Amino acid sequence: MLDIQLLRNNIDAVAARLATRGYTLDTATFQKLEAERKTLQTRTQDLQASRNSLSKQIGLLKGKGEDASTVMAEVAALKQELDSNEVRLGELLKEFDAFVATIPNVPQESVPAGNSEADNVEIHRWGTPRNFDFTVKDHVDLGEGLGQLDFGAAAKISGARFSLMRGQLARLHRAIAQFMLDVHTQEHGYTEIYAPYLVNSASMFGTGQLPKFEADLFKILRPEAEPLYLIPTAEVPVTNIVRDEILAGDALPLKLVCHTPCFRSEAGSYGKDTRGMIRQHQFDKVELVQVVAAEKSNEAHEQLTRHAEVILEKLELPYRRVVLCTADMGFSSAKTYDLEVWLPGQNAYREISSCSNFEAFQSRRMQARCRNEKGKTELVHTLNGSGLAVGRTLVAVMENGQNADGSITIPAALRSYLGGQERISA
RNA sequence: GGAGACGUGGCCGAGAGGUCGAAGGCACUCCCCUGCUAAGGGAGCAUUCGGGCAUAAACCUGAAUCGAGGGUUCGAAUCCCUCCGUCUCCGCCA
Repeated sequence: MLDIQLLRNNIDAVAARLATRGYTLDTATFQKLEAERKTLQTRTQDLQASRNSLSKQIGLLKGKGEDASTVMAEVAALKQELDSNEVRLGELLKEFDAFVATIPNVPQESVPAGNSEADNVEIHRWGTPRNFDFTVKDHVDLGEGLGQLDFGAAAKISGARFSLMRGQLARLHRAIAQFMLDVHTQEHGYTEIYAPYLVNSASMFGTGQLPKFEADLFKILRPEAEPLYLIPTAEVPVTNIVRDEILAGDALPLKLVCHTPCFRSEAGSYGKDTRGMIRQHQFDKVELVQVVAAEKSNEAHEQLTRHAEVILEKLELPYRRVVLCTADMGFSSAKTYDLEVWLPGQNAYREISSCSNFEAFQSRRMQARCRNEKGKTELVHTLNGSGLAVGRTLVAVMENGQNADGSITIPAALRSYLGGQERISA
């Protein structure tokens, strides 16, 4: 959510920057709502003040055993206008909130302007894609060839866009997650979190998935209780730890890491990445979350992105870092780096991590604050990034480590998690 | 799942229709006194938002908030309803 003061004072500047991400801010509607709010709110608060002081007088008079009927008649005269104003103000503020809640974050100045993902800008590359002296397979052919990846069984059990692994491949998948957690907790200073996979709508609102992106979520309806949502990323439960909290200044930065399955209904993605486990309804991810003081968030963003890159380097997976252009950024983000890993099976770099600085966009929704040196509250800044997507890392390990006979050489960094095993074979 | 109790500021805790945004205590901040490891006195100390106000801070002023949302009332922390959560006992369970 954007700062309402910013909208009131600089709406044209905000609109211009939002336009670079392809969002048209309806300034006319805003101005109209704002004008009505201002007069209505001032008037309503004046009436409330009158009512409060008159009611106090009634109390005083009655306390002294005197007649209060004149004052009560005065209050009654206010009542009708006050009631209708309160109702209208409530509706208006609701309308106002709904309007503001669907405005995306403002991109930072350093974000390149663009119209599509084609305008994302590469920052750097690491590693060199391997030259194969045989015809490469993608992870589907490799996994099914090993008899350890079974999309047919998953489709029977659940439907399309699910996967099932067996044996060594399932173990490798688990090892990858363990490895990531260990690196982030032991080398990068993160605290490991275990969190709920089902969350309430307030949490989804806090990180920005609701109200705009409900169609992308799996929702659990319960007849006698609030609906719950399956988390699309650990970002949601982990970031919401600080919702409605006022943190002591020395509690920051919070650096948290959490491994969870992620559930996405992927509405609108039909026809894209239908083959294999690139785009699934359920996948595992190790997520990095940082909660920092406002002035530290850009530094933290570089650091967090670097933490994700280290995983790829330890796994010897060639990748590149791109900064997303204005048009390709997520709703809540002020700046996003994507890490794209080289996939020989697709002969392309594919997204494996997305690291974003949300500035105060999420914390304003969540009312997540800290105390500054003066003891005043201020909104924290939140960041997160995949460190990394486990399923896609498995895909990358398989495709980059494949051998002519269909076996897969395991990166050295993972072998200790697999009892020293160096290769996966049928 | 059944029965009961409860939810008040950073923490503990009083408050049971009216002068309550809320006694008292702890913690914290500042000042004074005293002086040497501990104590005394005074003051301050919730959040969000509106207006003054054209920007930021400060200040003044108003509104809202006592788990959340509705209701009754001139007036609700207090009464009623729904929901959420916590605790105790029983049942069930990994």
